Amino acid sequence: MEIILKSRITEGLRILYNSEVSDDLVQIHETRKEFIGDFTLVVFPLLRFSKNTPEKTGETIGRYLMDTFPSVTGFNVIKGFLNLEISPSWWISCFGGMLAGDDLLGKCRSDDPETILIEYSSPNTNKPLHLGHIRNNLLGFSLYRILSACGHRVIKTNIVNDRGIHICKSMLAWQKYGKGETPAKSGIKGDHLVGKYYVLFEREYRKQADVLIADGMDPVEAKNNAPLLKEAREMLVKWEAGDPETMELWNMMNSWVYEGFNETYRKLGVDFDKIYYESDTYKTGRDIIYNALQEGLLHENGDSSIWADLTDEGLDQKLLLRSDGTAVYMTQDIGTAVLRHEEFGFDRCIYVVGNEQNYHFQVLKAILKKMNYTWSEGLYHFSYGMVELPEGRMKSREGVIVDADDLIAEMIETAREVSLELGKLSDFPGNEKGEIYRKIGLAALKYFILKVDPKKNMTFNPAESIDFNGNTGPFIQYTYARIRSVFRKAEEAGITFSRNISLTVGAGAKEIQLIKLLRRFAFTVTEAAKTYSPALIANYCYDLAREYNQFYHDFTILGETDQTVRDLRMGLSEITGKVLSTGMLLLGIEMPERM
RNA sequence: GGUCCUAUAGUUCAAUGGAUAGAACGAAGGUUUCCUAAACCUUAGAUCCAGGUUCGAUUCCUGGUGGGACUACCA
Repeated sequence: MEIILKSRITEGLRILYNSEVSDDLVQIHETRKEFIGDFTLVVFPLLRFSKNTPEKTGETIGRYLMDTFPSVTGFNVIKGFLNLEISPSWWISCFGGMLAGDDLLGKCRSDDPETILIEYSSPNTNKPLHLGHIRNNLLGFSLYRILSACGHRVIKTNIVNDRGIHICKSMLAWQKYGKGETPAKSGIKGDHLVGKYYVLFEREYRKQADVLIADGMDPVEAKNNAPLLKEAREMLVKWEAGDPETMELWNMMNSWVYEGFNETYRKLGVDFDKIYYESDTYKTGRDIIYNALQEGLLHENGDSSIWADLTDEGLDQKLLLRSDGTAVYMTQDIGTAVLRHEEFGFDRCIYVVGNEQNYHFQVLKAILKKMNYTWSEGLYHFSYGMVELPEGRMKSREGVIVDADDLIAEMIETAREVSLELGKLSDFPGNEKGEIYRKIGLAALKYFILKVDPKKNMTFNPAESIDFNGNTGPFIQYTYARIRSVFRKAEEAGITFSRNISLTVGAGAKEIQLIKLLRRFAFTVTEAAKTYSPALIANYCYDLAREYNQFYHDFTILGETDQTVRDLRMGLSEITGKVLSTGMLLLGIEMPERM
């Protein structure tokens, strides 16, 4: 409609003022609620063509549209805004399309589908996942759903950071203090068990350093000379050399961790098409760097370390291989990127990684460009904000952390408590109830995180549990459950409805309002894909649920005696339910039939 | 020092450069013989500061101030 109006207006301006007006000056948007009308034309930009006051210009254009365009049934001009009223029958017929089974996301399909690789999660194998990872996983997975909905081929990947000194720390601590403890024996989830030894290492290591400092050693030196750290370094050397015993330990403990991670991923409802391991890709990175060095794209320092000079890009020198030939983080990321491009030939590669690594990705892109990989243009760092506690950042080394598994369990438990308190689902068998609590608890968590603009830091206060009322996931689920309930009741009563809504049905303002909002869904999804923002969809779903709840409260649906009106209201309920569940699915949130 | 991000009710979040800045939580009050009250309705409450561009700025630009991150031969 906006497009038609726009072309009509452009045409009108040609006739009325003999002026060719460029497209972007004809600004049309939906009329704000507090004014009468459906669409609004901003007339200010057109004054230079009309050479008249905003009021007169609006009047003239409004009159022209009334006379030439039957769908426009009225207009008013307020302070330079021309509000156009569109005939209800246009809205009804627009809604009729949705009811007839038009693909809700049809308008989102890209004309130019791309292959998009998306990396998210990226855990270290020395400790369990925490709230920061939850935000990462949810954003990554939701972007996957959104971009897929827009017709792209999207590949979900994970890169596991399974090598480095931090892994050796937990291995060493387990070797020293573990007494053969395993997940099976202790009943502790694998990733938590390994995490326990990581924390233990840090504690013992700090004790040793403190002793050295007490003996009069310089603090920096003491931290470097603590026996435990030396042992960990030796272990890393053994690992790099492929020492069988070390490798065996490494494999065993990693397998525990992966089992633990998989459980968390499953609970969270995310998955991957392809998992890369840093222990594989760093070697590729090293080879690539040696090649690039030979081609003269990189340079060697006096101590035989290898560097990229990025001063042309306004960046610094960046180390790529240490003087002893071992790899750094960047080395591995270069390898991974090249491997991925060889394997998938992506158009875009989206890295879902926190904003603390903005510089890293700027450098990564610059280095790949310097190495003449033209596809590096398609790399995009989806930089999201940190999740902070009221006291500040989470610190895993100090145990100031919100554990992912604990939080998920807590949310489900809270869902159960709230439900019991409200006396819901009392006639349900236990296992079905459990499934609903799970959906609700996860929805609360996921929505809480996804409704926030990704690039902003957000605060999580463990003391105040996540809400279940107001602008929340359960609120939207509740709206959906209500709709389902209406249809169950309709079935019981033998009420069916016709999807051929009469164009002359007596639709009220609230019904039209809902139609307008429903119509905006596809636009919102497109916008969310363009701006990489699941938050837009979350907030849209909330608006729609609120609008529907008002409607539901003020009007009867099944009790309506005028059948054409009842058809319309049932139709609105059906589409609202579909849009809500489709929208929430794009966020990775499931909807319960009852709650 | 340099680079990047950010600043909106008491709190947590919204607002393609458009009209009277929206919600939620919290506070105060109200709605249930009727399709699920996890709902609905009232009331009180906010754009960090100073300039600039514009018919119009929460939004764009410049400069301050506050918060965060990065600037490792850690990952």
